[in-house]
Amino acid sequence: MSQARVTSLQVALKAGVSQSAVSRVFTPGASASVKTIEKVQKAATELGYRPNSLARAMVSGKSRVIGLVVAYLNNQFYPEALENLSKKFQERGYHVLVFMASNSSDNIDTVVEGILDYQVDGIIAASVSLSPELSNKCRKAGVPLVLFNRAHESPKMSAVTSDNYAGGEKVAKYLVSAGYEKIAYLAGWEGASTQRDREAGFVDTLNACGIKLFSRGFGNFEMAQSRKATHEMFKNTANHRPDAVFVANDHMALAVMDTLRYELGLKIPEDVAVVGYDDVPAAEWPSYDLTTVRQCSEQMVNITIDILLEEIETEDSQPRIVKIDGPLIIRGSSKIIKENENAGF
Amino acid sequence: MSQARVTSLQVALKAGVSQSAVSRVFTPGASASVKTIEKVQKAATELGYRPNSLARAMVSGKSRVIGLVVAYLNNQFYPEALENLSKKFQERGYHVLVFMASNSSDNIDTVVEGILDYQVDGIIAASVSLSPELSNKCRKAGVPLVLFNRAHESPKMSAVTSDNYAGGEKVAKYLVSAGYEKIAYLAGWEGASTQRDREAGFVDTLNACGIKLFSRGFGNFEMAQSRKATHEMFKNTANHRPDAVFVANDHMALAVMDTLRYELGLKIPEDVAVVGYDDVPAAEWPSYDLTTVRQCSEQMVNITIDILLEEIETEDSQPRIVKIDGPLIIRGSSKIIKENENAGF
DNA sequence: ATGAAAGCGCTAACAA
DNA sequence: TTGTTAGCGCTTTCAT
Repeated sequence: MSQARVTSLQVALKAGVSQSAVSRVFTPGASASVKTIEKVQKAATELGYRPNSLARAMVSGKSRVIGLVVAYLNNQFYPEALENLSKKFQERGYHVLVFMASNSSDNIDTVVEGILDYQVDGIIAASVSLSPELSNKCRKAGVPLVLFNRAHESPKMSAVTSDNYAGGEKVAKYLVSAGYEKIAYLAGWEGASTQRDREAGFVDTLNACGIKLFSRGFGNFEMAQSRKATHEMFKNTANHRPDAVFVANDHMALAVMDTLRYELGLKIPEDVAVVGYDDVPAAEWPSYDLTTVRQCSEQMVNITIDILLEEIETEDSQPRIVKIDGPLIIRGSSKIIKENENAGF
Repeated sequence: MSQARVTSLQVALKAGVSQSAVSRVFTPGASASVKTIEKVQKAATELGYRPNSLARAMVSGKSRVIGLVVAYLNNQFYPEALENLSKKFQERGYHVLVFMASNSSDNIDTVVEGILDYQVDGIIAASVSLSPELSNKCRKAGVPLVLFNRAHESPKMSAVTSDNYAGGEKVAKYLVSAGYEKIAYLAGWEGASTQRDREAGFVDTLNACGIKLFSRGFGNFEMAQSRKATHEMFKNTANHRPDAVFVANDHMALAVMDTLRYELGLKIPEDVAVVGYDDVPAAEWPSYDLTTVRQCSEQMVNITIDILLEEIETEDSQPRIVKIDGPLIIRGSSKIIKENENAGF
């Protein structure tokens, strides 16, 4: 039943006008007389005509499609962001073409080249790191690119993140001032700027407080590895294990909490405090009640969209690097052990 | 720096062949001599040429884009499915254009019409119910449509679900045979076939066992509403409240468990057993350890893709309704109270 | 095997 | 305001 598609020409014939008249009626901001508009719309609805976006994109050079590269969909932070991105682009008349990426950079390069072939108007790279050649290619192709939740050395590319360094600082200050002394860090994938910045802000601040990191584990942003790392980190007796651990993101922190409680028999926060990063929905669930640094997902999304659309619509806009400050949300997975006047410095 | 795009004509000029020769080299299954292929590929890489997917789609009538309508991304079942869908379509040379939908059907109709404009080769509607007019429109446009995780009365449309009725049956049999007697049900959004079928299978089977549903709440597939409903359902003293509750999906069940434990002070499974549906990742997390019916997401995705691609590629394929059986995964949120020989019937 | 030529459905000058 | 015309970049007959 592959019915042939109704074209503007057929509408024109039926309405008794020219094909371009039909086009004008369906082109916002074009001029046509009321009479023409009426005739065309009548014919169009009768025939069930809708303009072909592809043809329109070909000739206008604007596809109104945004390519979105994304990974880590099992981390609740990303579905939420994806949902917001997609909804808000829809409101603005764009649609989102999704490309799943792993973190092997070959893969990503291939994937992004695939995107370019679709003549997307812009690209959002969420939680993936792009090779310099790749971002060059996008620039040469005239396709704006915004990094979401990843920073980049080069200031030639726009990027939106939370202020990860400041976030790490906040956690360190909080834990120190709350009286914790044997403070550990569980790292995420080391290729991620978010991981590096959070750790740097955290460790620098501990040091400034005269505290040395007690121990460091590696969870690679994955739950299974985080469980393993937690076992390793907490294998010693009470005096020789951390009394607090900052985990590079909530997704890992949830696994850490479960491991501590149900595999190691430790109490949170009595035996050990856990702090995460992101404030994903589950952080608030009573089972976890996780102290964490909030990444204001919606705000990050809004700014990302604004930047991208600006770069698409204005001729030579400068790349913008935006870091959004997020508050430390103190919940039940940590508590004040003793007031510590010496927290600031 | 909006560099002009490299076209096949430019490659042709540089390679000293005709434009159609270039096209053939980049068209799988077209014929060209080794010499031509070499010349063209050399020129193409030097120029950085890649075929324009849009132009190709226009003339060939195949865009290699699949439209995916999705809602409920906060329910872990869907990000997982989306990730699999997207990855597997990529492997097959397709890409996924995402459309977020709410459940207001106006919205969905608008959204799907928007998809059609992009000349997608097929549509997957995940967790949304389509109006008959809409599915008609797709058929008339010759765009195959497969429902994912939703069934439909009309057998004119392909649909892939788990066997929700059988799933409800399994839960009922299990709870009865485990010795529960005051058995409640917490419903999801009533417009969803999954909700209706799970409830029907559950209640029919309880009745067949001579047990009347103890009470029924309404959670609308949302956590906040599920919390409220849980309060209402468990407001009475021990003898007058359920000793087991089947929740229409895991997403709600997680909220139910947290509410029971942390707001109502009840123990699971000692005071009340909780059973969910889906087997989302969190169901397995030690904090929940939720007994649930597994929906084999990956299998559902594979079949969905197979069906859709078959409908795309073969002329007149018949719609297929597939129900995938999923096992009951028994975990710690339920236990055997007393052996009950009378479970079967 | 290859080139010439005809469109795919539309927008955007350009005339009128 | 409207119709005519020329493409957008490609695939696909059709000759050669």
